[in-house]
Amino acid sequence: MAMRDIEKIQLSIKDISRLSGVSIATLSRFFNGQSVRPSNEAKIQKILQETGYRPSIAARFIKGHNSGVIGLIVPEITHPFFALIAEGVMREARNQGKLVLLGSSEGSMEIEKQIIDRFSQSILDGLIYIPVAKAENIPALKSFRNLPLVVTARKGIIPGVPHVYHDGEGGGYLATKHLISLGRHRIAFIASFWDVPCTNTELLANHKKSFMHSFSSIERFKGYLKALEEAGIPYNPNLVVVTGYGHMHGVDAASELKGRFVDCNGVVTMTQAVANGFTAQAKRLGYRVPEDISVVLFDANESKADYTFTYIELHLIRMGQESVRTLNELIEGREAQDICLDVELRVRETSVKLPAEAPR
Amino acid sequence: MAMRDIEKIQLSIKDISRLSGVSIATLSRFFNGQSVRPSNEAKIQKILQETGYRPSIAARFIKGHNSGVIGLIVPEITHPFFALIAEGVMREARNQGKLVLLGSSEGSMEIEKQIIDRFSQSILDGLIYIPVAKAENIPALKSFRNLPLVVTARKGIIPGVPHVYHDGEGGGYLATKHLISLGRHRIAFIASFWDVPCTNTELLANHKKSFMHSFSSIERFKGYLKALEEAGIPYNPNLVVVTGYGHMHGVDAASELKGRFVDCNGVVTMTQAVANGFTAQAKRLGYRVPEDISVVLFDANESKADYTFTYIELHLIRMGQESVRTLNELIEGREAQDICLDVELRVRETSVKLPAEAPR
DNA sequence: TTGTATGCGTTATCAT
DNA sequence: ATGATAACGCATACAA
Repeated sequence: MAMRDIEKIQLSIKDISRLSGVSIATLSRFFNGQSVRPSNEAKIQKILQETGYRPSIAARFIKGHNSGVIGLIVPEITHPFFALIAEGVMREARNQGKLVLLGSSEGSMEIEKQIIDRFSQSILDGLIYIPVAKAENIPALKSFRNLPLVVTARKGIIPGVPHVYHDGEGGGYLATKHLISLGRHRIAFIASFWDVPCTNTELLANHKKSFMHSFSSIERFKGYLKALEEAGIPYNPNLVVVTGYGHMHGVDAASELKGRFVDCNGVVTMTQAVANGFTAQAKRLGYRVPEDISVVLFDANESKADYTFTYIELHLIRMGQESVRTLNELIEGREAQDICLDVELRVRETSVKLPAEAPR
Repeated sequence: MAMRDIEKIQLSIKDISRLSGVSIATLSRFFNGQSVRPSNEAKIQKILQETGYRPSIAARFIKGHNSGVIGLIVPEITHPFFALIAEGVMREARNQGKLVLLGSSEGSMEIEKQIIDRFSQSILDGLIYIPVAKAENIPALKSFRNLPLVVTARKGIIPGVPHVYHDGEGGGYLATKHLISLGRHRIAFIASFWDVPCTNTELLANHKKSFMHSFSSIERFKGYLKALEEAGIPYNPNLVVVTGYGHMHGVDAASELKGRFVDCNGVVTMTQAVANGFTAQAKRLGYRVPEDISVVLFDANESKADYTFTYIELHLIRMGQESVRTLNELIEGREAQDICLDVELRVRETSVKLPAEAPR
């Protein structure tokens, strides 16, 4: 602090006024885009070149203006899913000349609450909020009553606030229907959660409850059910595994299904990591992929592996961009609505037509 | 903006003064940790509970105080390498009650310059800077003359500024020596750059030039040379490939080496992606991994694949944390020095002793 | 179009 | 320990 005070050569609008001979009021108007006398503009520009002066954001924020800073809260910046959203957010923010204050809740609701608290005393114009999971921190958001807010990557969390999310049900439907169209009728669904909310046998009963649609797995599960029903395939809870997001969870899911003797010939997973784990383990258990078991997953990009997976493409960067645009509507006093982004099926190497003679 | 002005119920210290009957001066002291009369403290606490009031960061920043906000500029938040550093930065920042303003230069020096420019008019206490590559934007940093600055993940970029980086030379040495100890003497080195600075035949001549040590590949290359020399193995430029950071670059590197007929039996790559590409292609070309060719790479984590790679472990989260600590020294007016983080060899499945009878 | 004067929320100074 | 007041850098109503 001592150092800072000493070295702080930060010049003020007064300094520029003195150097250029133009009044601070005229300077202020100039910086805010109002027209000034050409002769004055010349003087100003000259001094600006020499000094590299920039108006202080803090000072203008005090005056009730926008700071040009928006907040972004993610559960984990390390996870590609959120990193891509963040990338989109920053890209669009840059387009609009805004800065991004980033907070990572590290998967913990406690930390998330802490961040929200800290953000609230900051200089934010608005906040893009990706709740860690169950969104139990909504009460803490009361500090934000007066602040523009957009919820991203989750659906229906906070009433009256715009949400930006994917068409999870559509994705689940596309993935399942694709597998069915390949002649596969025993399709496993591996649902991933940060905090597992219920067992696989409870999933059907619970999936319509109001709080559940904040989970992307649930939305996709609805699409899964819809595709099954459309094809006249009865729902079998033994084909559903409720687990987490990691590689090992995929491994375990494969073993679990094997132990249940349900003999699936198709599987839908929520992430690349789970698909990798599942596939590796399935092979170890003697299944061929994709002949015996075809795999479809949800992801933003084609991931590199020994072979490429068939996947439901998520537009995460666009999600970030749309979030910023939506937030801007709010910041500028306009109305804003939910945005539901489309998903697309990308058929690659892990899904093929069921061979006529499939012994298992 | 209109909306904001209308809804802004942001109360000030004056409001609290009025509500609590305590003067604003006393309030200010209270918020800054000075002691106040117990009866007053009680009144203040009561109102604080009711209102949830927080002092405005912007206002105190104007008064020459620290904002508690530090800046972080990364080339690409999507890349796990930088995401991990960012995670470390945010973790340590949170520990210290600081906020992080994040800028992604998207791999472009143009954008990087833009961000630096924008950051300079912000309310930062300091900046953690990961230059996009060649650091030609240093001139633009003159806006930061007076601002605490730390350069991360690069070495020797800006004189007089603390750098936090890995012991790249040590890593290259460890990786190479490990392969040598397995009886492998024809070790390929696949150097990765964002902008390729020279060809493989020029690498030896150039690696000592001053500007080159900002590239991590170069530092690791030095370690590679050192290990070779120590073992009395002559340097062969045909075993070196200069390329990029992607999966396809690894694929191409394998083909390139094959085309040069150098018959390597060990390889060092800079990233997991390159190693993946290299390995996949090497197998297609008829080599066995790890028997014919053993692979060592640089990475922060054990990556999941069909098998796990032997790797030089990078401590990226710690790198972020150390950067914040170093920056803090500067912010608080103390001296700070470079920090060189150790690396470690983790032997996994992709490196084995050279079989006695290796026909190739 | 320009300049003067006042206010924004906070801290620091100085009496009390 | 407390309270009145000046100051921070900027924006704006108002008078010129």
